[in-house]
Amino acid sequence: MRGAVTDAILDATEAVAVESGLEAATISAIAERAGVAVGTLYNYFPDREGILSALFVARRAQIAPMIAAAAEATSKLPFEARVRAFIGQLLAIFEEKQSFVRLAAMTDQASIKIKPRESTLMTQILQVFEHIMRDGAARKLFPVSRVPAYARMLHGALKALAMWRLSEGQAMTTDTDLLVDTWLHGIGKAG
Amino acid sequence: MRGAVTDAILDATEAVAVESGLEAATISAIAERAGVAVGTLYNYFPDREGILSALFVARRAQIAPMIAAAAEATSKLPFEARVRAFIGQLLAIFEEKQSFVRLAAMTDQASIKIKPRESTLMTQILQVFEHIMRDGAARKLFPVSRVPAYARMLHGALKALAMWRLSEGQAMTTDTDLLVDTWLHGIGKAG
Amino acid sequence: MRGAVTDAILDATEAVAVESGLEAATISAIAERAGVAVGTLYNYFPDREGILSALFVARRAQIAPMIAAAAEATSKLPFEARVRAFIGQLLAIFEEKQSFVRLAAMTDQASIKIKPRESTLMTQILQVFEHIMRDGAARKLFPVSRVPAYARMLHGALKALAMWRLSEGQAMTTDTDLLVDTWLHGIGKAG
Amino acid sequence: MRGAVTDAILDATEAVAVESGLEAATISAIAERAGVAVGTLYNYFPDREGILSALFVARRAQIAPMIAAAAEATSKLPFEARVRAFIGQLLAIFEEKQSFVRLAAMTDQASIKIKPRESTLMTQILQVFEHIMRDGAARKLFPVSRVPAYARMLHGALKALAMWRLSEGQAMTTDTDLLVDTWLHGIGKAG
DNA sequence: GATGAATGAGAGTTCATTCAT
DNA sequence: AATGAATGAACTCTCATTCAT
Repeated sequence: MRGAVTDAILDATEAVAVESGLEAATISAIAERAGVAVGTLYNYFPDREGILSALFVARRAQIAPMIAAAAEATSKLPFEARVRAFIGQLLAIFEEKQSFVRLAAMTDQASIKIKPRESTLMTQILQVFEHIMRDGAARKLFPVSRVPAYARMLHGALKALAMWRLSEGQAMTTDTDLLVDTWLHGIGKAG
Repeated sequence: MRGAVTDAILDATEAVAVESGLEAATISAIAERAGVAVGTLYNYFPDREGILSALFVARRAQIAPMIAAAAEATSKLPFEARVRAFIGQLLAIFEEKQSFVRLAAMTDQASIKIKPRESTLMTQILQVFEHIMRDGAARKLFPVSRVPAYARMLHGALKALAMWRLSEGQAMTTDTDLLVDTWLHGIGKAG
Repeated sequence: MRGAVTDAILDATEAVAVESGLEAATISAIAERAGVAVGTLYNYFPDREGILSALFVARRAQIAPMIAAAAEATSKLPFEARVRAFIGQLLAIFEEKQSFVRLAAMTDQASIKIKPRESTLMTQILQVFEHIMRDGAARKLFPVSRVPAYARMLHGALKALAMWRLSEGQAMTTDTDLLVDTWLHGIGKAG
Repeated sequence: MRGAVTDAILDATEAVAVESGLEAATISAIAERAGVAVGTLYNYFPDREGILSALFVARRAQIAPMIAAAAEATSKLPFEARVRAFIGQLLAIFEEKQSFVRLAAMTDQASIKIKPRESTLMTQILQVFEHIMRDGAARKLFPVSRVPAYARMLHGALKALAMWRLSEGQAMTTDTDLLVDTWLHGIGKAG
């Protein structure tokens, strides 16, 4: 099966990159880790760039539907419950897919080489936040002009919190209420 | 004057790195951009590593005191005014030092090779936030256990907002109240 | 066969070094002479140092046993016959392995960078001479105190003679008796 | 005085080369040791090559007359006394000019780059030996055909002995009789 | 003349990519 | 398809040489 080798290559790439950084994911390091020959990589991917972007595409293909499903599943809730539910599910997804999340965050604002900005995991999440915020504006909770800034701020806070927990090896789902309460009601009001 | 060439080299390094990523800041790219020969770089710095870290050290030496001054200048204010004043000054500093801020953010969660975590610009800011949050906890505004998470969330929100404005070429000082009000009182309460 | 390329590289290194000196044996000169690309050298050796020392190790691995065998084969002879037989075989070995002998002599008293003194061809020969001389002293032919000086003098005379013949493109085995007779009985007594 | 700077440069070159090898005698190392600027070297010598060969020429200009004088002073003696006297004086010269002798020996059979073979210190000595040997042949002590080989053998023995003593930090004039007696009468006959 | 910063050719090394097997 | 040795462009760094001051 073709997919098996492809997967082995992408898994190897991810493993090396998470362990030692993207630059350490050389062709031969990937091949060795994947247990195949260097030349084999080129039977499945056009070049190194192609492997890296395929990795991001593949992982996104796994995670994006999960995020989309979380967005969809919570879309009918009232605003506050929606934010809370979506973030809760998001953190659960992050916890499940730790190593790619770590890689995505590492890569996020680094050089633009890797990915067109649009198809990033973090960008997708940002878009859901913008969607949710537009809903909040539609409900007159705040002016529509604040939507982009609100989305980015919440996104940034979430990311910072998640990366911190990740680097400490701690769970992050328990932070949901703290984050959401702060966001909705300000500090000092969390349950 | 000796500093002139040193500055030209560091400026060139910064420019190339901001434009095309740190990896693109090769010795020859830096030399070309700085308008000097390759060998000249080695009259001023021991090696490429030395150029990069000198860049970070030099910029931090410029910006760190500004941040420290902002932290100091606002330290006697009541909590809310303090947060607002510090963030306002921080955004003004960010605006003034745009290109290095961009670089610092790019580098921030990239592989650890570049810098010891402690001496990062973003780390310094995070520490000020933790300090401020400890003050908030001391004033019984929230439990002390929330200090680290609060500091990280505010830091993340600020960074996301600032990087967004930066990438859009927009001013960011005007976001101060939006950010602070949201932070203190939750969304929908901003002036 | 893997050895083929390795050999080509070492042969090329030796050829360049003998022709133009060790410093002229640059990576690219070696590669060109060997008819391979620069990168290929690094598939077989860790670095330039590694090539050079592999050359010396490889050649010594060829020649050292020959010398040891000559030493052994002649060890039971009476002193004079022993000296004569050993030097005769040594000169035959020198003739067979001309280009490396030339290189070994060139390197011999050059800066110490190249090789640990002990594992040198010339050092090995010197040690055999010291051994033989100790035997001479044991037979009361001369005081034991003269052993080191005698060994060095004979070694120096042999080397000078051999290098001269080598540079003239002449045979050197025919010099055996001249050298040995002079050594044993002084000038004017040779057969 | 022009000669003062020239001398300082050559002395510096010699000192560095003896201490750390010829390759370590870089332009800047020489300049620093000589206490002058890099550019100054080029006011006195055309290039690095020029400094090195000037060093050899200068030292030879010092030592060659001493050797010539020794050759001349001993030229009227009978053969055996002549050899003994010349070698005795030669070793005294070697002792006096240790550092250059060390350098000359290091350079002797290394790459040909440095010097035309003819103007070498060792070559000059060899020529004196050939001269002396021709005298011995003229006196019917041995056939004239042996002159070149005898000269080289004696030269090699002398050099090996001298370099050994040099590297051990021992005096070498005391070896005169050992060397000469061995040479004239064979081993085991020395006083 | 003396200075030493600037220069750039050239050295060693890495690694993505190719291709004969 | 799979292999992995061969390739050479690109990178970092050194150092002899130049030249404005």
